[in-house]
Amino acid sequence: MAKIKMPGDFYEQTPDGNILATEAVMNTIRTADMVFDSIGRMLRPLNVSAAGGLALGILRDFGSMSPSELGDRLIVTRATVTGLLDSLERRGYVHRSANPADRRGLIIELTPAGRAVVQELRTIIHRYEKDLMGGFTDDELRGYVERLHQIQDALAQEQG
Amino acid sequence: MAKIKMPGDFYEQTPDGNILATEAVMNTIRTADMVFDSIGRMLRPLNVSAAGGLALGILRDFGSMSPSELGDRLIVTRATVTGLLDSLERRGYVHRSANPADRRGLIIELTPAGRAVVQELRTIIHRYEKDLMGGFTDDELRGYVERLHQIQDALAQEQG
DNA sequence: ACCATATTGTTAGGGGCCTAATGACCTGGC
DNA sequence: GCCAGGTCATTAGGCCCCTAACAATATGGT
Repeated sequence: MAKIKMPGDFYEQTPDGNILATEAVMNTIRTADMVFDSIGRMLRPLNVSAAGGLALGILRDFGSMSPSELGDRLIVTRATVTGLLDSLERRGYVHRSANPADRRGLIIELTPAGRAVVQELRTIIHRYEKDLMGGFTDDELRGYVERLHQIQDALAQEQG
Repeated sequence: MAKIKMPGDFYEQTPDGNILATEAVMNTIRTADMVFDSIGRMLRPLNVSAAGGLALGILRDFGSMSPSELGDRLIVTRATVTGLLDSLERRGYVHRSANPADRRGLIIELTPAGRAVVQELRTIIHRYEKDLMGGFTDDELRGYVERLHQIQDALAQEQG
């Protein structure tokens, strides 16, 4: 995520502000940041970042693809993918090769080591997710996810 | 936030995973990221980043303080504050001076330009927040914020 | 007084994200 | 066939965040 830590005590409201809206926005970012950091700590022993793990997972599920397509799936620019691949390739989790069908392009493949990391990582993440959300009923989770979708829709609308 | 863009189609579940929990975690991060980016775009004309704006707001509301205290309020390390201040000082929004009471320390002050930016910024942000959350009733917002707090509590517990 | 211990801000190094610019390469329309 | 206008991946430069290590300075206990 484009990151920032949202402080607990936010700054004073302007008279026309809506406290509830402000709190919703602020806590949305703050919560996500905490979750993200926590996942990062959890993945540390595996020698992958959250971003790297996500990329490896996509490569496992969808097969080899170009950096461009990977960027589309990660919702990230091609420039970011270049850096991410540099890092993953250095760790031996991924391999860049030429695309015979298009001399501009590359094909990114998971190495056996990369494939192994995805397995470990998923086990860890899924247990983490279950633990974190364990205090909610399915209905509560469904309601929560729906709110998030509504916010995403509002965002997509006011400026795609 | 430590950021990553969560892709819409997440990777395949492991058999023992809980789809709802995974979706909740994934959408939490994804939504926050979208919101954060959207705020960043909105603040661009003001020549401040979201992090910078937050820092300026804190300085306005709590008065001059040390980089350490600012870091505590922003929930960020001192090292991060150093960089943030470099950036804000370059823009003329903030001023570093020596702390007469402690020769190790500094005191960070808002400049008049910095103070002006805070005003504009808040007007923009509060309107944005109202617009974004305009589709929800107060009760819905309260429920949503409560969920977020519950997740934060769960996070704080399992590893402060 | 004196010294171990803690704190302050900075630097160095590692990621992740973005925009803008670049050269190599496709493609479609003429 | 040719060339304008896309697209591919990369680099350069910016911002934000983190950990680790540093010198300078405080502080508290003996």
